[in-house]
Amino acid sequence: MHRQSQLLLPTERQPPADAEALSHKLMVRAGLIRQLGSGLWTWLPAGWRVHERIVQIVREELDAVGGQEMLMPVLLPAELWKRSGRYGIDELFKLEDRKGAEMVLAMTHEEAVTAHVAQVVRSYRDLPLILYHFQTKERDEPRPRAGVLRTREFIMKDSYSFDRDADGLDESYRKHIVAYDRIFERTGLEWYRVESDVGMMGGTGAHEYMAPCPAGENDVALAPGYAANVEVATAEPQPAQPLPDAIDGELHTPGASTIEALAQTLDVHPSALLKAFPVVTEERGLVLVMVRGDHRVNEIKLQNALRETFRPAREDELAERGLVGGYMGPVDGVPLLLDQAVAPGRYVVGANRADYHAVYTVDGAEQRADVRTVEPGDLVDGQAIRIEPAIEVGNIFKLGTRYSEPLGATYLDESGTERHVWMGSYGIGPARIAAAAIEQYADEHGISWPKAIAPWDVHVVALGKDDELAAAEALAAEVEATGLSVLLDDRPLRPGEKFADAELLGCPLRLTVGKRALESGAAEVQIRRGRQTPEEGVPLRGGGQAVRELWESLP
RNA sequence: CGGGGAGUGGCGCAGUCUGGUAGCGCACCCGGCUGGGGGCCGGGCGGUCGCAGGUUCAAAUCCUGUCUCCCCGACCA
Repeated sequence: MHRQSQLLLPTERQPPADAEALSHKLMVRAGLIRQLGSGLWTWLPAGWRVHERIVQIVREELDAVGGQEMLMPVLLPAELWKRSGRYGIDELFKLEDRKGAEMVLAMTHEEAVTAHVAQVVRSYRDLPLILYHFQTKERDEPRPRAGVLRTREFIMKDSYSFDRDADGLDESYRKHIVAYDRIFERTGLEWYRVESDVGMMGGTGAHEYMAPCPAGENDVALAPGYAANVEVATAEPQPAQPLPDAIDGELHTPGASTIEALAQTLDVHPSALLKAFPVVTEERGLVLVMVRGDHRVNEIKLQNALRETFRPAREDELAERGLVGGYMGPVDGVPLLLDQAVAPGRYVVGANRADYHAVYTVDGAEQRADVRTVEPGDLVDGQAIRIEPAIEVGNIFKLGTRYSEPLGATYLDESGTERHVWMGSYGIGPARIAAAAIEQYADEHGISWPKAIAPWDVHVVALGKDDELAAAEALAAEVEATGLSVLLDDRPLRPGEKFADAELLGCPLRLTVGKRALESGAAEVQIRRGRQTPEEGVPLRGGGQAVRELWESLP
């Protein structure tokens, strides 16, 4: 039993002036976290209890699929990162020790764990392995934000799988899906597993676990039976409005250098126009990418389609090839890449001459790729998608031999042939789970924890003086004896303040022991989610089991 | 990195334009009343006004530099 009178739980009536996200405001107000610098947060006792409850859920489910917990250092030799080719990452903190040796602070642990496996694993008999740890990650983020949602230092559960081949990796990946599905189900979050970008570093598959909430940094596209990060989502577009026959040939469109202006000038729907997006790649040079006027280029999908990185073309590169900013259209000598959603037909494009556009006919023979961002209402299997912001709370990724090759993680197979280990990496951010839960379930009075991750299961609030406090302590002890954790508010404060603090902190169940309880012999119950007070309270004496049963029925 | 905003007691803020004894609410400490939704009365503690330099008889206030934090965007292996 924890006594609130002795607990460091600094609640605040007002949120910090600079807080924007709901979880940020509430975590500070409820006394869970405090800031020390940009992106640097301390977990206070109550917040840390939440964090550790989440950690324990993750641990149990990873152990259940054969994961082995270990611990690797945060301070690492730079050498490993030079070998893997990741030393140049801007987010990587770099430093020297007193001897001048180059070190880095781990932003993740692929290098470290692969180096160990390279040393230790020699035979196919040593595989497969799933290794994991909970360890601090350091990332020099360009912009930390929203309390604990994006920080420069945070604890991540990262696991790594090591297999003999691609099939083995698939199996380890599948085990992680099982574990992760169970983890997020147990946390009580609303969550989705979505298809996600595998990134430029290769990889053969990736999913993200997303918790929808307003403060989310990602957008997910959702339809019945479909969930994908918009970075990779693909869907059938809504049909374009056909261009009226009256609009033809070259069009004088003074000043109409934006889609909006052009649509207005011509009095047509933006879907009858094509938007130009000129890029330059290493291999291909200048490429003119075009999407429908009512669509947006998705740079990640474009990069994946091109299979190489690109940058926006510079003014001089455009001028050199006869392309005119604001009035850009297909031109001889510049490869054209049309978005998949541009159906054959007539469209208005730039005439590559200031203040002029022209009608262009798409015949379907052009080079095409799916490079646009999906829009709400687009169809997947005939079902309209919606787009929601979400926090990424976990990810799973098939690495393949991305790290085993540079770091030399090999084994001998049955035939004595040396082969590279096939790897996967899998992350979960407990802090984000806590923040997402707050975002999803908080009301105007404060936090409402899912019961699996609440700092305490039951909050016993004692009102009044000695007799009430003694009764509250007795009840708290009975509740605790049923295996529930209890926070006892034994502070000599007025009821209003204590109730307000209890609702701010958000334990699933609140028991009030005051004069009324002494008179009636029953403590009043409040279920935090929904703030409902059942007609019947729980008996002051022998009420432990009743509380336990009530608690079992909560979300 | 681009744009915007802010640094004054633990929290939230006013004062800065127009230089002249550093203030308000909450919190905190002491005493009393009160006692089921942040109550009341009285008395207190607490601030080198982010930092450095300059102007001035005098700087929270004007000037220069600098640091930090937040928000939007870019970025996010």
